[in-house]
Amino acid sequence: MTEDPPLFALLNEVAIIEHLARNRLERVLPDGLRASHFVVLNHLTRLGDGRSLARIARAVQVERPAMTNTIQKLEARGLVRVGPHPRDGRGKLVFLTDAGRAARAACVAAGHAAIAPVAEGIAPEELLAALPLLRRLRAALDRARDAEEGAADQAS
Amino acid sequence: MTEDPPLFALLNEVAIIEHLARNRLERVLPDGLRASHFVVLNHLTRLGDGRSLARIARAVQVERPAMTNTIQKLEARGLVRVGPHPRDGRGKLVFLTDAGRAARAACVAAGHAAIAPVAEGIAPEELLAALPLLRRLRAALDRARDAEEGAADQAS
DNA sequence: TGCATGAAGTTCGATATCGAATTATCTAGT
DNA sequence: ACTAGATAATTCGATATCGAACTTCATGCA
Repeated sequence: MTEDPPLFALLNEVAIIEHLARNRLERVLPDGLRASHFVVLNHLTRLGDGRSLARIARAVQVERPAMTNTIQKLEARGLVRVGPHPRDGRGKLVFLTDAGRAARAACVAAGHAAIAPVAEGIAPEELLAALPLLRRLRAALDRARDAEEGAADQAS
Repeated sequence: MTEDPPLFALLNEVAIIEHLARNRLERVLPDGLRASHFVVLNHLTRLGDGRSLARIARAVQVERPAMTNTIQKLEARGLVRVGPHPRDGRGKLVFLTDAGRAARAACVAAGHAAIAPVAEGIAPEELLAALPLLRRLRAALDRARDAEEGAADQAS
């Protein structure tokens, strides 16, 4: 019954929406792919592949060990190819395979089919209208995190 | 470079905000409490205790085994007390202890102190303006889930 | 009354994530 | 050229979550 401050109320909705949407997405992803796998395929497709693990990890907001695991799973499925960094002996670069691009497209289609009907009664203009605020909030959280540790990478 | 549909773009921001906010919250919670623990304490404080595990689980969107685990951890810390259901021999009811209420208050204070400064440049009115849309989206996702399996509980 | 169906809570196995520590390599400063 | 500090990727241990299966108890119906 206590009234939450607006920021808490918004973050509460955000947390629930994220959970419901992720569960819904994962149930329709092909071949047991996880949302975290899809996020990486999507990132590489949209912003370009040939990136290092650490760079991808920063962009999609997971720790490096998680990205090591994710990339190994994607490589085992033949969705990405991993090669050495030409200039940095420590690094590895991740490239999409044709199968990876196809899988990403299949994920997008399946995800859209699963989630779009849910938002039937919500006009795209309303969603677009809410976007700038969310982007600002995300950017603010991002800056706050960077202020406490290393630098960031342009996400999405 | 591909333009996402508005719903996808919004869910993308939501996912990132949720992740950043949860990490940020967990780093300031007292005594190694997890966000999932705080969520339960918060739920019982706001909507009343004496609820069953299954009811809490539905409300906060986790599966029942996860709630069993969470409640056992909270009970071990002395933050909740678990008693038998008076009318249903299968059920258990969860009650907050004084320590649990105090811990919830401490979590709220710590969380607010950690997150509020981040949203410095964002007016509360803007957050309030975005809330109705998010609530509708959450409700739509909730209904879609319920349509596929059991019933729900009023969340938040 | 007796039985079938379903729900509550738990246990089990598998997986993902995190934080800390390790190894190899790069970069800067002397 | 050499050393000190930082960074890339990985390994390791711990924890949380999920889905499936199991046990116990309720409820509805014959």
